[in-house]
Amino acid sequence: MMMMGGNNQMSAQSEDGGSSGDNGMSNGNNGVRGDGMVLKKGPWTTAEDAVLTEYVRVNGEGNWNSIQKNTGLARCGKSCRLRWANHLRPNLKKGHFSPQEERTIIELHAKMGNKWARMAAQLPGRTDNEIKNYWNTRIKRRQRQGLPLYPRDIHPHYSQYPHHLHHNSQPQMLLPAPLPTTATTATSCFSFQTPIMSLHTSMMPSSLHPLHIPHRVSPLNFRYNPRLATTMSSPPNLHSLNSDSTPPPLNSPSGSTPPISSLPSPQNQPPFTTLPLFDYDFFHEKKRFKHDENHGNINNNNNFMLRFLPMENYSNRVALDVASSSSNNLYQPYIDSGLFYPFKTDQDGSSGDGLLEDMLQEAHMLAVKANGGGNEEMPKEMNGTATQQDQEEEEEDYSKLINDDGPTSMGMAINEWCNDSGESSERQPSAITDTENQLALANVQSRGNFP
DNA sequence: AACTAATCCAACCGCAGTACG
DNA sequence: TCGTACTGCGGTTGGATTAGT
Repeated sequence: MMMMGGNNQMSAQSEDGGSSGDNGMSNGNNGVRGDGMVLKKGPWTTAEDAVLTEYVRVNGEGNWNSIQKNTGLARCGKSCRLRWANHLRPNLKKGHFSPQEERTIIELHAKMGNKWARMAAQLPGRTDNEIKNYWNTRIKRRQRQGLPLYPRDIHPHYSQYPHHLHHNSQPQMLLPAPLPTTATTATSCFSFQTPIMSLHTSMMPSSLHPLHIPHRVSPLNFRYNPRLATTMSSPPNLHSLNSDSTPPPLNSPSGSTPPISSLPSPQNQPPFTTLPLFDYDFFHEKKRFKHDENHGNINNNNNFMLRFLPMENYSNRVALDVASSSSNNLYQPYIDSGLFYPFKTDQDGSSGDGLLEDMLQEAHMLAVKANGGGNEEMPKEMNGTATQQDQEEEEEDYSKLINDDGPTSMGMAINEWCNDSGESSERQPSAITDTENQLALANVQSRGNFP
């Protein structure tokens, strides 16, 4: 990150540039005092800093306007105060905020909103301007990344509605959705994206998380199990949702009509932004999905998309968000609506190993089918003909996928995401109740834009 | 290497509150 | 009570730097 070197960079620059006096933001707008003295604007020089520092050392803070009168410093009192407060006063910290400080800022902002000065009072050595800049940068960054402004465990005490477009002191709960984009790669089967906001913001109870793929014990449990779809617990009854606050569930296309047509496309983008958390080689498709090569790139049609939404440490849990379509009855109500499917556990109460893989596998096959394929050879994992070597390769790939420390590693990306968003890995998948699932469902539906 | 976009952050502006004559 | 000066706060600007293409 760029460091301006405290007050020296621009000052030195100003001096080097001849100290024209209007090399700052307000070119040519120097104020003129009543006695005709021209008040300087723009970056401070080291000489000016010295004058100001000496004056404060002798006379103490305050009486800022008198500085200009008594020292001849061509700065208004306001500028002097600001310079002193933000750069010259002792015990100022410089440099990045520590993680603790960042956490404090977030917590304070959740409590008091844009009260920078009050927040600065809680952070020794930090200025309101610094905090304000940090927060504004954070807003932009989080928006860009499609991440929630507040971590899950911090709940703003203010209004639930965003006011950030106007002058106010309300904390920004929600990030405005950037223009939706789709991060696709020429050879990828899927688009992996993150939502514009976390569902644990104002849109739903903070403790609610709709997305879970439970604990994966071992890559050995990684094989497709056709029975799984019929043994998983049923999704919650959509019609039981409160119609006052929830749009009616979106019907799936008729059984005879492939639901693919309703999928997001460049003309029908989902309301979430793209984040390149997961690079193209995310799911070793060249191996698992190598038969794609026979049928072109299904992604070219943009009729198939998975959203992969990490919410907790990937080593144990992964949240999968499916915004695609499926003819599978199990997923139908959710997938056709572009809804989140809250994976919980296998019906037998086990940890649900292989659900993600199963989902991807199935989704892939559906996509191939939707593109006129479907007669190709089933992946070995699907038809049960995988050899020991196949399995070992699979395990190796998956192990890489999860554990690789490289920059394209999904595990890294997810961990980064978790760290950045302050997500906790503590919540157990089993803690997700059907009620929460329904709330999540209603929430996603209320976001609209999905077919 | 050159150009552009994105980011950072110092410094500005306007407004509001307060003190004081 | 009013007017003025001072101070503090929050929002905005734009130059410098860095990152990306």
